[in-house]
Amino acid sequence: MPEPLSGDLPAYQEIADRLRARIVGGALGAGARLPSEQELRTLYGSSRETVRKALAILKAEGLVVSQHGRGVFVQRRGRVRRSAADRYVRSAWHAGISAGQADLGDRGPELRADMVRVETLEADAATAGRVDLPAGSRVVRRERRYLQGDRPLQLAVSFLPADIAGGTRAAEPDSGPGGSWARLEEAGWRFTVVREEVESRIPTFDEATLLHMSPGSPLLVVHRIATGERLGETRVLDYSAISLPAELHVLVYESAVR
Amino acid sequence: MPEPLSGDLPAYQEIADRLRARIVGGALGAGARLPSEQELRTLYGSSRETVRKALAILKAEGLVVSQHGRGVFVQRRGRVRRSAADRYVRSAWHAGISAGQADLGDRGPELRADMVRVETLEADAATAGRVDLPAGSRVVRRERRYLQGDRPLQLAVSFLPADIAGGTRAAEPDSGPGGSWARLEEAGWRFTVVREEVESRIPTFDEATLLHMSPGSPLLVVHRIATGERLGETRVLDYSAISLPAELHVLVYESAVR
DNA sequence: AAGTGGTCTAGACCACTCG
DNA sequence: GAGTGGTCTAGACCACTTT
Repeated sequence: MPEPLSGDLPAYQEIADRLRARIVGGALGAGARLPSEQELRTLYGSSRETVRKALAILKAEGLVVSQHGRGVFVQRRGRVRRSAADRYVRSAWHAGISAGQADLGDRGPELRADMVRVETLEADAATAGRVDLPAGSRVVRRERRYLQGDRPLQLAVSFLPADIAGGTRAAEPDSGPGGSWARLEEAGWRFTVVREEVESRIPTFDEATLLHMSPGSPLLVVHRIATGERLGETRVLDYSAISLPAELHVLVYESAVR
Repeated sequence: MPEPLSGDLPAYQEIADRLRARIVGGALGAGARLPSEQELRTLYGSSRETVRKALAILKAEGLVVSQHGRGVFVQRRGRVRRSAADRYVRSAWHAGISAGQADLGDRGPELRADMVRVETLEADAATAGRVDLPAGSRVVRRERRYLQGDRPLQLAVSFLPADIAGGTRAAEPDSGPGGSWARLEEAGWRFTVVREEVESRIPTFDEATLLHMSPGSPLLVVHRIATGERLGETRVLDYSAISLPAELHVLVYESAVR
């Protein structure tokens, strides 16, 4: 049963619109496989490149993702609200919930980390600047991926000054309950202010692979600089670069009017 | 002088990499025209579709934008830092700088608005919910575009409760020095808290056109809800949806650790 | 072996801009 | 009219997954 196109819009645009309607309308739910390119060709009477261009739009929107040799699949939809006000609550991470998860609320329990990798190295100039240290300073680098079920939710790379975190459990793969921030507070540091810098761009090949994203689908990147103090000394305690599939997140911030 | 490709990567990826290197290296500055598709074909010995696919990558990255019949042009680069802490300072907008510009600092003077459009209408359910009113409530809708030189920097659509803003200069195209927020404060309202919800997606056709973006290049969208009070009454005074080309902005927020 | 998506080619016609 | 990018076709070969 071929579906003729109206011709008011470019064919690839019309095909994308119709497929999108089937996805957001629920006819094609999360995990469902779209008709193959060959099937879409006969369905819409178009060439393969036209069909592929329609699919490219849906991929850029984050609605679908293709798997070589298997097909094109509908992605999970719906944005998770991540509120800074809920994230930086000392009592939460002292109760065993790390700062990276405290804002996830009820969804927290399903979240798990994998690919945890920790090392101590000399920071390049850009990274050292973020932690307010001279280039070449030693830092603890913590890298991990968070998944919800089998869907990757975020990548995070953190840098902590080695003179502060080195030798503590914050420099081990399992930083313990409440995460590395809880360990630093146990060592007498007190987190005071967190600055977050939000940008958006399309992912690198590696990021797209790790997050199960299409290459053209946008990413939210948060550069988080956490400052703390101990015995009158103020230091940057943590710089983290956090990468999130844009389709899955909304970041919430509150500011007082001064 | 053809430039042979190595073959380690897909041809379109290699071509994109080489063109990107010429742009970020400064050989092709902002406003410069790239070689035409025909010239790139002979330069790299590839077919037209391959060359176009390479250009599509650079478009999605926001590095270039194409103009039908004219060519492909390098976009202005560099992100503007927009800090919430600088934006919501009462003294700034009472000094004549509106909340939408107070964080732009020295760059403010060059900024100008165009396509200003103001109307009063009944809010749909979603918009009414944002301003904490029942569906169908009357609201003042302010729409405008901000440009820096000839480059559009942002789109903004604001909704203010008509029972508050109606009849004041906040409901006129030129809301006066300091913008509509200054007018509401003159009417006795005092802004207290601003919540911002940040998301990212690819633009609609209209958004891409108004912002001079490529269709696949990501957009940052800020939903801003400003709350205020007067005589003990607390109200949402302004809901704005602000659209920014991602390539041009980084949003900065600070949070206290509690 | 069959089916899927990924890459690439050669060619066509169209819409837009500029001299 | 010449040059540019936008759309579309038909066909080919490859890499990957599944049966």
